[in-house]
Amino acid sequence: MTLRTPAPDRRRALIDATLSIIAERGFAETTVARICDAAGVSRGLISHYFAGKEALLLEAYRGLSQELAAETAKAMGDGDGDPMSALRALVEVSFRPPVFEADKIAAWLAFWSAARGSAALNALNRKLYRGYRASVTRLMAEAARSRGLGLDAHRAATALTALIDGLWLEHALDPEAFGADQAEAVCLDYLDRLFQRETP
Amino acid sequence: MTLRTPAPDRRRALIDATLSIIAERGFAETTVARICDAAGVSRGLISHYFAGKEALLLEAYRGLSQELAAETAKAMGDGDGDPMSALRALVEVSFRPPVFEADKIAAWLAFWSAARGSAALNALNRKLYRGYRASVTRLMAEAARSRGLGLDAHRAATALTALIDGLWLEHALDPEAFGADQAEAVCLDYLDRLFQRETP
DNA sequence: ATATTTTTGTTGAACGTTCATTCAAATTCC
DNA sequence: GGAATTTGAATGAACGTTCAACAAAAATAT
Repeated sequence: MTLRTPAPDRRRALIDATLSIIAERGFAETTVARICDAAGVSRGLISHYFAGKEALLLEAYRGLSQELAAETAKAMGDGDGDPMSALRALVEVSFRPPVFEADKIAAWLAFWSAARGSAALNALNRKLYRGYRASVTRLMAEAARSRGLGLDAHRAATALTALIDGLWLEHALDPEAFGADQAEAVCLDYLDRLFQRETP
Repeated sequence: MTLRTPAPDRRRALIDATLSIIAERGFAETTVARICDAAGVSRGLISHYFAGKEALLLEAYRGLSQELAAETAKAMGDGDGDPMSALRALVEVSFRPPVFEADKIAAWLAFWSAARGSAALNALNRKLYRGYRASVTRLMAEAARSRGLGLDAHRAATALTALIDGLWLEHALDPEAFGADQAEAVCLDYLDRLFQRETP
């Protein structure tokens, strides 16, 4: 019956602080000192919980992508089982909180760029995207079949994922260019065009 | 009639070397020492031609975007004046050399990420993208009008530019996921869907 | 033409700063 | 008491910038 103040989870605090700093100041200014200050922890502690700074960054990326995966799975499971509804849910999750928040999109952008320099980040990123694209491809194929449409599902999945990432990217670089609602409308419009009757 | 060996253009050499290093090693590993070595020049010279490292990076980004603008303008001018042809030409330029080369796409990705941390890069980036999107919007509106189609030109332009950037991004992170030809096909397919008869 | 000064271009070592990592010591918890 | 956790100062490497000195070229003078 141990009733004590729970031990502070320094590991989680360091990961959260890392994501905050990356979002606020970018990768270049994400230093060990700043992370530890934000986590309320001494500088040396980072080496006690992680092999080094790069290992912490990798864990942070893993955490960010796991949250996206969880939110996506939840939204797609809430639907009525129709693959077209699942695709719409995917788009809506992508442009609404808690996934679509300025800090998180900024972190994604930072990780994308860093993934080109770190073999570990790159490998993780490829694995995540291939899984993501494969499940979107499956939904596209099912949605087309249930409507009796011919459709290049792989091409359509490539388009939708690129469209989402491109809108994230451009919104991160200039939030005043268009809003989250417009980005969502762009994607839903694309889905509508995909699943219209093709030859009337 | 001065016939002399032309003075080596150190300025241009430094800019070119900067783009090379950024493409090869990413922003984080783009150091003054590496740039100067690649340019075959001493470390001190950078301060003689530029206010500092950041000014050189800004010039490099300007150079990269000017090349893209020039290639785009050329390809779109080669057409028959039909706005739909111009849009197709824009897509083709975007996914073929000399614009679509591994090094250059990698540099774009690095600059996108860096633009969030540098006010000067960010301002330049916004200016470029707004001009780019505005001209695509104009083409979309003209193409729709000449076909008697109703079309949200602004939305369609947002979609096409995001689609191109998203495909660039995902190709940079995993070149094996899809090829340049498939990326081009994705965009052309989108244009076809936009300009099909809407209500038969 | 040749010599001398002035300007321009270039070097590389030195400097001060910032960074990630390390580790012996201090603290907290069971 | 002993094991796990946390500290913070020390360390050395890497970075961008600076600047006195050197070299080459151009301009001017002889």
